Amino acid sequence: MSLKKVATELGVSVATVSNALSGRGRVSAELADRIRRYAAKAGYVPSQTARALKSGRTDTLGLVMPDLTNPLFPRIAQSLAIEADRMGLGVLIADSRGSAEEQDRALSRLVQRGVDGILIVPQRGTTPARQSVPMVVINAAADPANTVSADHIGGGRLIGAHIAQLGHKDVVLIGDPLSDVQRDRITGMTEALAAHAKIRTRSAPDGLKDLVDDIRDGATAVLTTSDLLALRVLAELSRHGLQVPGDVSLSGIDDLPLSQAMHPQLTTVAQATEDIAERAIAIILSQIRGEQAPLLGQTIPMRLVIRQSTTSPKPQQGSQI
Amino acid sequence: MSLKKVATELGVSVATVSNALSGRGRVSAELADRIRRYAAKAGYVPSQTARALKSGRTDTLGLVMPDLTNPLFPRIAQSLAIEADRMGLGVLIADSRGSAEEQDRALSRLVQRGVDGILIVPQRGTTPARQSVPMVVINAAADPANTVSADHIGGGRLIGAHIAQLGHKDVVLIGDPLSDVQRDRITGMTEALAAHAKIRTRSAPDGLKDLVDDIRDGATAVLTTSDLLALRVLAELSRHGLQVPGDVSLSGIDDLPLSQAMHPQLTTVAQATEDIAERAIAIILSQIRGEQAPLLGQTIPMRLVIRQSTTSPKPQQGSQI
DNA sequence: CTGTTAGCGCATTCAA
DNA sequence: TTGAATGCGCTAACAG
Repeated sequence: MSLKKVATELGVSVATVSNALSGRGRVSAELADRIRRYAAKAGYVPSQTARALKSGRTDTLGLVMPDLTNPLFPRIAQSLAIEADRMGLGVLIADSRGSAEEQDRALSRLVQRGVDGILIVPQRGTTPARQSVPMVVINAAADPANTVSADHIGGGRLIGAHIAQLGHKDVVLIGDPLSDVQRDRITGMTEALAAHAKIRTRSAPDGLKDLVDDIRDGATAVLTTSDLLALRVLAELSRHGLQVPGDVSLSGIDDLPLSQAMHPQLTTVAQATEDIAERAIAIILSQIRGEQAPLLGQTIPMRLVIRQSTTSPKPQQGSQI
Repeated sequence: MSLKKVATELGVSVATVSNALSGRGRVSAELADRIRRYAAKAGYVPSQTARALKSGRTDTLGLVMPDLTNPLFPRIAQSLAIEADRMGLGVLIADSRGSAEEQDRALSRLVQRGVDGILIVPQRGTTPARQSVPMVVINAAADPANTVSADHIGGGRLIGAHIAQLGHKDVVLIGDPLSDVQRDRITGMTEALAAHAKIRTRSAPDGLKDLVDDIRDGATAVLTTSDLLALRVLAELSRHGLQVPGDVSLSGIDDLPLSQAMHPQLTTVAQATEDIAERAIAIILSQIRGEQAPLLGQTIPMRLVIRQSTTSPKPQQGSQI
């Protein structure tokens, strides 16, 4: 059903139909009404394609993610898709499959498809190639290209402060230092704990095997940079007969579904993906409209979720009294 | 950079440029070559939008998922996105947010955006409204609308047979009976075990609390319909001091990352999402081209992944000898 | 208030 | 072998 068909069948001109339906041109109230009713009845749907050709905009955003398989990304994707939809935008996805080259290829494919802007969660340690359309980078403050993200440093501080407050004096931090996100989290933890505890930092996944020694050597808590890693740590500890939180406290970050399914339920930190999505879409929309400067480096607070895997350390054997 | 600009700057007609670049029309070899080189240098990119308007096709598929947050869907989405890309198609996503109404709304939004076809993983127990474009339903054999899916019944059989072979005689099956997928999995398990063991079926999540009683009553294995549920079961068992696999064997389905991270590593069943994606895209492409009948109900085999959570049952106290 | 026209970028027919 | 003209569906500028 095209505009023209509606026009001829109604005996009026296409322009009048267009005006009546868009409400922009001046059309007499009765005629406009008649047209609207007829169009609705006939099931007229404007062609986005034609509109896009005319306007130069497709009302579509591209979303590039490093690996749709990563357990955190679904939530971001979902929030982004919902918010984009609320703003009348479509979302075209692209998986950058673990390589920087594929990431750049994905970007240019999206541009060729005519997206109005691109949302990207970059590969670890890469800087995506600039494109001819506005781009919003969702990553971490440690990335100079970052546009908006959760406050991973603040999240690290939250969990660090929680552990400090519980009275732990010897703590292991474990995460992947190649990831901006995980590095920020470690940074925050370190800041919050520095004045209160001895800190040992281990790299995942290699450092996993050293954990048990660290604990035998006096560490009373293990803070990880992700829930999945925490589950892996828990496995390692159980294998050596160590109890959580009895012998060691343990924490994750992300608040994935598994953090509630495991035993003990995991103390973790959640990010407000809805807020991040909302902000990201707002920023890219204003860039598309050329309204305002990029507004770099925005950061959304995280939220501490205390469950059962963290407690105060057992009193030391040789302690006071 | 439009076709026309290339044409004028080169002093030839648009048609000639079009022909040279597409290779379809007859253009002299030298001229064609000159045009191709110039276009490449000038960074000419054909407008997908204009092409779509002309051809009536957008080379874009819509993908509707019930909840992007479900831990299984990322893999399907990823496989679908990669395969679609390989076929030169874009993928527009839509989240149906847990409601059948939102699902239908998502469908019509995609149609309005001009997608050539729709891939849908339907909400539990719903039948998506027919649309004016071809649709491929990815669900389970129990859904009469199903087009292509993993062989969930077969997957259930695999795990059931594995447990039977280990010698278990009293087994608990637990899953959500509202989901076609989970129901099929239970069906398969039941088929494989019926001749060998007493079967107790529990509904998740309510039945979780009955598991410990079942085990005290003699059950030696718990088969779940998903890895996440298995993790939850493991938590419940640990809480009551039951060891896996020492006291009870446990299995999941899906082969999520967490199945390797947990302790003990989970015996599970994996689905070949790449194959499903490939098949789904092939089917929808042929439907779009009007080439052949829908080919309903195709099913892709699953694969048993034996890890550490399943072993033979401990010899019964009062057994033979 | 309503209609006519032109053009977005491309592919396709028909003419030259 | 190449070029001119047409139209996909829509909107905006202008004419009536």
